[in-house]
Amino acid sequence: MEIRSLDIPAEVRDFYLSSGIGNLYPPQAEAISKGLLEGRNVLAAIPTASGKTLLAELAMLKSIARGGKALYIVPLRALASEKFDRFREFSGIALKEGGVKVGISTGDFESRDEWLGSNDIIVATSEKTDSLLRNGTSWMEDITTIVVDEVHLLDSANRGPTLEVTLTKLMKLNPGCQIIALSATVGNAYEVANWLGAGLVLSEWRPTDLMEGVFYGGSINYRTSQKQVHDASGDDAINLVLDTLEDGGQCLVFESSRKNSVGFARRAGMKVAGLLDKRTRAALDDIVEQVIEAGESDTAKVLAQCIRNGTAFHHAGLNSAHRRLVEDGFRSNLIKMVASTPTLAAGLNLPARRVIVRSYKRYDPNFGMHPIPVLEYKQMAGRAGRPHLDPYGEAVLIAKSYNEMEMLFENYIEANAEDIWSKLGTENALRTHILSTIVNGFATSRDGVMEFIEATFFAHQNDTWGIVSVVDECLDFLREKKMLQGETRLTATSLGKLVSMLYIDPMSAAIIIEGLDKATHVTELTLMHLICKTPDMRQLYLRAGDYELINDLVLSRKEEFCEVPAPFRATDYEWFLGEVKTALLLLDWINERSMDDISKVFNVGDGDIHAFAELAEWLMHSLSRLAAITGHDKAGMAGSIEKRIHYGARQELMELVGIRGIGRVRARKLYDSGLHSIEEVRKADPAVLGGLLGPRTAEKLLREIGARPGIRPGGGTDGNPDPRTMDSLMESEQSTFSDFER
DNA sequence: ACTACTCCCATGTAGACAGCATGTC
DNA sequence: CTACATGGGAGTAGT
Repeated sequence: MEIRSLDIPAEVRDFYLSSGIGNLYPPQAEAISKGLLEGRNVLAAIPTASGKTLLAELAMLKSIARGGKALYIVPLRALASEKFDRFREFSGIALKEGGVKVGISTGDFESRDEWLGSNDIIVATSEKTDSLLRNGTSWMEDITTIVVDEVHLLDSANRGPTLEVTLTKLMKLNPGCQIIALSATVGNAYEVANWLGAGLVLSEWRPTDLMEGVFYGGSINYRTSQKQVHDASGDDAINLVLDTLEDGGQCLVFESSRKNSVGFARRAGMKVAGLLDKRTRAALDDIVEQVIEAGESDTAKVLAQCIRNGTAFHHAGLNSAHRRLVEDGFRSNLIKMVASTPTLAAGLNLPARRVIVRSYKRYDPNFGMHPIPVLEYKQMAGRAGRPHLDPYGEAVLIAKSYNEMEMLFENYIEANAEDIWSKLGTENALRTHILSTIVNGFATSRDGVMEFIEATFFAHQNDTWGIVSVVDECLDFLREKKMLQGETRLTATSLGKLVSMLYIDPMSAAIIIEGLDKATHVTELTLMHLICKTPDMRQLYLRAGDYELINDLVLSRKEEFCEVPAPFRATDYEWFLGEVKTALLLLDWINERSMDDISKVFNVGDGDIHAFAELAEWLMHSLSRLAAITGHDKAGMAGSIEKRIHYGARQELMELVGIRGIGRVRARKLYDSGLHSIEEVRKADPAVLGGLLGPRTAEKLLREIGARPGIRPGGGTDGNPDPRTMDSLMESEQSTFSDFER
């Protein structure tokens, strides 16, 4: 089917023609025939890279041409910005004055454009969409097209219920709205399509061929053929990597743990290095430099070493700069192999000639090592083959025996992806969504709640009589915690409204309020531990040797905790110690312990530290608001800790850290040289600032606070610098030198 | 006496969304 | 209730 023949505005047609897209892929054509351009709902369950985005784009643009507005829901922030960047290319399409406008809304980023609702396309995560709905965003009712990306995430225990409830609310709010759902191929796609009232496009078609095989006995075995792999290293997986490189391709290796991904990248690097040409090596050295600049932790050093050899690892412990460097380095074909945890399995567009699944098992605390779902394998395998660049893609599993090979063929390569199941039916999921449903007036009674649930995917798959009792338990809980009131007619209290708005689990709110009630001797530790107790916080686990250390601390500061469980309840007590350990990490963060130290002591990556801080900031904000509304006097204290978590610094730096471009490290340098306030910095000798922070940063700093950047090239100073300033100047010089040595 | 290698056992285990108001090294 | 890859330390054979 040709773009020319489609019933779309000429501007849209020309946009695609001029970007070189003239024909539709078969699944896209099928979606058109199911009424995509006539406003019908469509569920496209097709592989990655088979053109899902184009489907969505056509429908959105057509709708916008008629004066509509589109909402594009994604599961990941990274995906949101990827789509946002893509849709911004529409600004040249003259469907209306000024072109098509795009906005983005995620928890950490909201587009500057006057107001989100003035955009034609809004990209948002599912949780942000839910949050926007909870806060009664007015333009939600103007939405005419909704795109749901990765709709199979309905199956996720954590996040599926949110997506499900959000979609249900949107459908109730906008009955006439067109829904385009995009999904991986799953067993029961028809069931989801049915729920959405959508036409189903089900296809395995890919623009690039995919060969799936199992490596065993020195060769890759496909069902009908075999490919010998030269044993150049003594390690099966490394041989597969080298084989791909010699063939001119790149490799993506999926590992089951961070440690394994780092280890494999390192080992493979020793062999890969020999295959690099001079130009590539030079370009890689450039990336290495940036890696070292972006963090001096041990992981940074190891990553730098790997990249020098043309390999890299990728997991959530990396900081965002490192992640981006790895992704970009791989995309530009400089990094030849990336060993990754499932971070890269779904979401980001990062294809490779060959995908190696080094382990199809993953640890689960309940089940030991457990085989991953077929759906997940298919997502990893689907990364193989770059459209238009590779002749084909290959996905390879590794077997240690003939039987295992047979098993892998049967259970993965030839298997169909699992069915997806709603996870809404648990008290955990219902508690929070029932509250928001009532807060927003989607339901005003117990019957109303049940009626709402009848419209969800859960009810589409199950009889709902089974969860009536669960609903009642939730309602009792919410009433008992004073978030709801009334018997037949249910209304939210101001507390309930606040909890829904803050987007925290009502259970978290209950724990925080109870803790505030009980606490007698309130310190930073008290509040920090309190937020670490909530189910919304992520926990650190106790490692061997932690017990004693943390137990000692608990005993010596017992009165600062709102409650210490009895040590003889071993599991409870260990869980409690885990919470305390998490609180200690956060305390180290706000007391300016170096990232490197925190990394080592708590055995976490830079990326984790930021993730913990981000969560804690949100929960501390919530604590502050909850304290205020329940009449506790700790709201102010929580508020200032919240700010300290944001910057990772002590109270005394709060003024300096407010300057753009100055964070915890630079502010500390300034403070320790006697510059305690913006005013003092403004009056300081520019040359001294230059010595402290480097001339360029100093100049930026002075511009930022509205002072004249008057640093002289020679670095001469007026008068005698205070000796303390001199010391720290020397120190900073030294650290600069040692940075260079490495 | 020192080194290279093997074996055994302790150890630790993926990812990532949300508030609010603007910008880390 | 369920596993397994990794790496460090101890022990051993070789020079």
